[in-house]
Amino acid sequence: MDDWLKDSDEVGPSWLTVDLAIFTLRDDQLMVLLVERGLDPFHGMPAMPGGYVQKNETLRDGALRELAEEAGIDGSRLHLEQLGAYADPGRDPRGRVVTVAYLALGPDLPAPVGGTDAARAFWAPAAHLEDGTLTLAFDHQAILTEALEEVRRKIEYTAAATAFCAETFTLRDLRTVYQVIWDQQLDPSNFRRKILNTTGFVQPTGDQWLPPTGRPAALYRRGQAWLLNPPLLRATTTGSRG
Amino acid sequence: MDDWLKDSDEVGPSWLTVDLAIFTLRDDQLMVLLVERGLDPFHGMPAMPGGYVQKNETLRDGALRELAEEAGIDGSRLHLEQLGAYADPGRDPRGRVVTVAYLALGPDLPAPVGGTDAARAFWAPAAHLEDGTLTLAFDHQAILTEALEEVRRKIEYTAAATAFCAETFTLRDLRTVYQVIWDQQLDPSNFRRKILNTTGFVQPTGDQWLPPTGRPAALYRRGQAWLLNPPLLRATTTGSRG
DNA sequence: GCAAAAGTGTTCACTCTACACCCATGC
DNA sequence: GCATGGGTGTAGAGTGAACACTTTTGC
Repeated sequence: MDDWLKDSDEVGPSWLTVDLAIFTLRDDQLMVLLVERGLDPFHGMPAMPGGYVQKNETLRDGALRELAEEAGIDGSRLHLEQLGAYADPGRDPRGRVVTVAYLALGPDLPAPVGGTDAARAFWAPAAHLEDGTLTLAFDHQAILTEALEEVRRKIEYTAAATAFCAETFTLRDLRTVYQVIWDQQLDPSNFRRKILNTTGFVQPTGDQWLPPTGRPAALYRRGQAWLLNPPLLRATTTGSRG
Repeated sequence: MDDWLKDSDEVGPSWLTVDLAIFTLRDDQLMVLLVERGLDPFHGMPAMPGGYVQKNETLRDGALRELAEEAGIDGSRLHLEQLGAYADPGRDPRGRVVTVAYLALGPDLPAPVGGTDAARAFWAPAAHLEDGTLTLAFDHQAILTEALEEVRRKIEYTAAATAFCAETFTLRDLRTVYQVIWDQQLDPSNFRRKILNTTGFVQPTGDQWLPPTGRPAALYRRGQAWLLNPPLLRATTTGSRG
């Protein structure tokens, strides 16, 4: 890290961007936010929201700013976490562009409204990332596919699923998050016990929610725990569990 | 990501480096590789091995090259994985330097020998990262502390522990890895069953290893599985498990 | 035989799953 | 009452921790 000044032929400057993998649940589907590119390269193609990091700005601050600018979303109430850096020499035709991908998870986020760049933003089903329906700019297809798998794994070991719920939520709401993301049904009674036996996962508010029909459901909010102990493992076809 | 050219006042170029968190087991201790800095800033202080990424080089290739240059280690046989990007504006007094940290795990690596920069390299006990014994350059203390916690978590959910073992190893060798990294004793018989019941974790070679005293032990090599299913959870004081 | 370490068996408690059952609400 | 969904109970299978026991080597 010492001598990058003396050998600028081989090293050279690079440009730093953040790109956002924003997931939410809408209509019982996992959705990802995309923007349509307005400039070359990849003009007109869908891409991850993102942009350059400014001087004197941390990566996280840059991600929060882009969240507001490109997606019209106030990031202060959603979960934001770094996924990784992507910097392959050929990934951007304009030169060495390093992008740091961030994962953002939020409750049923609004349809992006006009404003700055948000007019070009739209929600797409996350399933389309894996079935070949979508073709994205740069290496964004690969990044988002990794992000999607990370989400599926993350809700096993952490309380990340609560990030998809509103401030208060019923256990049914939380269960729906798991069912949609894992695409598998979960037994309501056993799910209930698992969650409540995992200390710090959720805490009861004391309030109730009245469904259109049926018994009222207790409301909860996120607990203080983030790492789940024990984790909430999804059923797998492979592996030694039934 | 479109318009970074037109607003160079606020954006500006950055410099891209990779830094390495290299862990190994030596004398039943988890050790981390450090180098003594030969230049300002932080002249004379210990730091992570690392350096700038060259043009037309992927991050991974840069990490492998620095592994050879700064640590004298052939990276082809050890586990290498990206940890994350660090780019806080103040982290390097010379300007915006983005570093991508890589985690490298290997079996009892040799003491670094003279060569290029490797003469300044040395192994330090990983425990010193957390007890205040060490003071490192830049934000390397924080990066390595995160890396250490990541190692402890990683061997729960993945077969990363095998990366600390040689090509072939006994179950005792593998158990020692867990015991050292988690700093807790594990029951040999139960450990044995857990490992062998986790399909694809290890596979028997058919050979044996003869200990100085005692019954010969079967030798194994890594299996094809990376994600463990079920995971191998360490005992925690908190949490709902006994 | 003795010591040491590998490897097996067994017990007991706890956890997980499936599913029956009861409870609280709107109509 | 009936339908609907929340919430509890329970039997049986499975898992995990503790530890006794057997096996294989060197001396």
